[in-house]
Amino acid sequence: MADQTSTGLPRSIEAAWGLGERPSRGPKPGLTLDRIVAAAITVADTEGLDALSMGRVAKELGSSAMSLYRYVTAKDELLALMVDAGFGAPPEPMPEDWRAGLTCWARAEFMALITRPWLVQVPITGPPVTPNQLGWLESGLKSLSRTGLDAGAKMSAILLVTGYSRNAATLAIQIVAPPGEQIMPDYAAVLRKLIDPDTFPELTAVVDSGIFDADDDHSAEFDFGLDRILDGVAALLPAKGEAATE
Amino acid sequence: MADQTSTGLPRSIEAAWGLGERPSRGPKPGLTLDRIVAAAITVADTEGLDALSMGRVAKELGSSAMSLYRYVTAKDELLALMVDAGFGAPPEPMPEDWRAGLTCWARAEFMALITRPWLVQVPITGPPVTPNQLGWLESGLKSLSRTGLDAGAKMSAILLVTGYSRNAATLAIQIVAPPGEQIMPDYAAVLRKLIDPDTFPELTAVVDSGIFDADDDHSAEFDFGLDRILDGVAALLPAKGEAATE
DNA sequence: GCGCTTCTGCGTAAGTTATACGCAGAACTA
DNA sequence: TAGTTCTGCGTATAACTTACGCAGAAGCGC
Repeated sequence: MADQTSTGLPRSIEAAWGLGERPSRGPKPGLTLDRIVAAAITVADTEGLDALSMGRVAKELGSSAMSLYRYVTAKDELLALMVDAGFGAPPEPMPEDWRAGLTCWARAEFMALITRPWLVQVPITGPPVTPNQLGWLESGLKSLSRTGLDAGAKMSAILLVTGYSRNAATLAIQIVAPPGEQIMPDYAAVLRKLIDPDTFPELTAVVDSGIFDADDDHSAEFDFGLDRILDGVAALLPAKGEAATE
Repeated sequence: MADQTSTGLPRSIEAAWGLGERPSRGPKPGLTLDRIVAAAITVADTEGLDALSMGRVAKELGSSAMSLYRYVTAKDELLALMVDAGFGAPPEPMPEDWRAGLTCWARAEFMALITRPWLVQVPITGPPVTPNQLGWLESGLKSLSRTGLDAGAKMSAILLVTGYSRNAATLAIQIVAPPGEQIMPDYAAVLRKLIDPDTFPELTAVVDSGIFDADDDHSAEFDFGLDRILDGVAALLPAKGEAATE
């Protein structure tokens, strides 16, 4: 009886969809969800996610912590909205060719995550339900629309790619600049001290190859894995050559 | 001068590698790192990661919170050790064929993550440095040892697969049984209420296809994506037919 | 125009947390 | 046996989320 309105989602999420019929009875709200989320993002951008507390956000707005709870029922909700706004609108328009489109899409996600490292730190609490999150999903599916894949395959492919971007970004962030504290100065040196070449022969060979020392281009590294995934997807397609026709 | 010993890593991590020379002067420790980690895992398994506090772990051991800080300098360290122990030893032996081996490896990781949902909730704070973590890495690399790939390609491939397992597990956990609270009862219904078919045509089509309703086999879903990735890796290999020999 | 209702901002406070500090006493060394 | 070096742990602090409830604003019905 409490949530007759609609989706069963928290009110703030519905508000993000524009579903909130604003009550016309009481005093006008002095804040806005948008302003709160923007302030929270500012804090996270400049001081990191650990520094983000309700009080800190409120101070940013010149308000008090408890005021925020008129707009958001819990901190988790604020985080969800921050993630949605932090990603921003999905990249559009994109190349027609499915492969070029997905590449563009994946790179955009990777860049978004690198730009705001706290995005990957926010614990995922459920399937995507916010506008931009679903917008990105839609945008990715669009690239595959002419491939002839069925719905399940499309979703799997998209999940594959988005998961890869997330993972690559997480790694890139951690090795280059861990958000919390110190940068791992010489991962290769640490590994060399820890692992015994007899029990870790393969890993030793990788360390000796020097790829951990020479911190090479992240983009190249990223594209390599992405191309593997897309090769796999490509192998799925009916060999009609549809992808080539304008 | 503080950490002349070795790696610059926290002492508890070094202890996990067996590097800790136990001092023979004072009273015998009443606890063990292993016991602490085991108790923490018990708490996480039964009550979830949110319920895991230093005090809660101490109560499990009949000890006090501050005692734990003789073994672990911060909660983060305990979490890192929990993850390492939670994964357990890597799956071995594995099939010789690289593809069968990696499939087995990826499934094992997926299962480990599904079995202990809190594993994916622990925030990643850096590159892997604990014994089992690196053991899994070694184990994965081993599958690729006869493929002729260079070190960088091997690492990329492994990162690809492990990232995929992580991602698939995260999704599976969230949709089937979110660790925090409520199960998303009908994701498809929620989406139908939120999205407008005109602005989300692709997503609408996917929802209408019913794949969100029929919560199908996770294993099949998992294997699909994995095969895509391995197809991509396979396309990299020199066409010697080495993979087919024995 | 008047009171009632409904809402907002926000102060207060409660309940949890991680963890710094330091002491009493145990166990080993000489 | 004296001294040293540890351990367990009590106390205390600082930070955090958030329940509760009040004072007052803004609109509604009459």
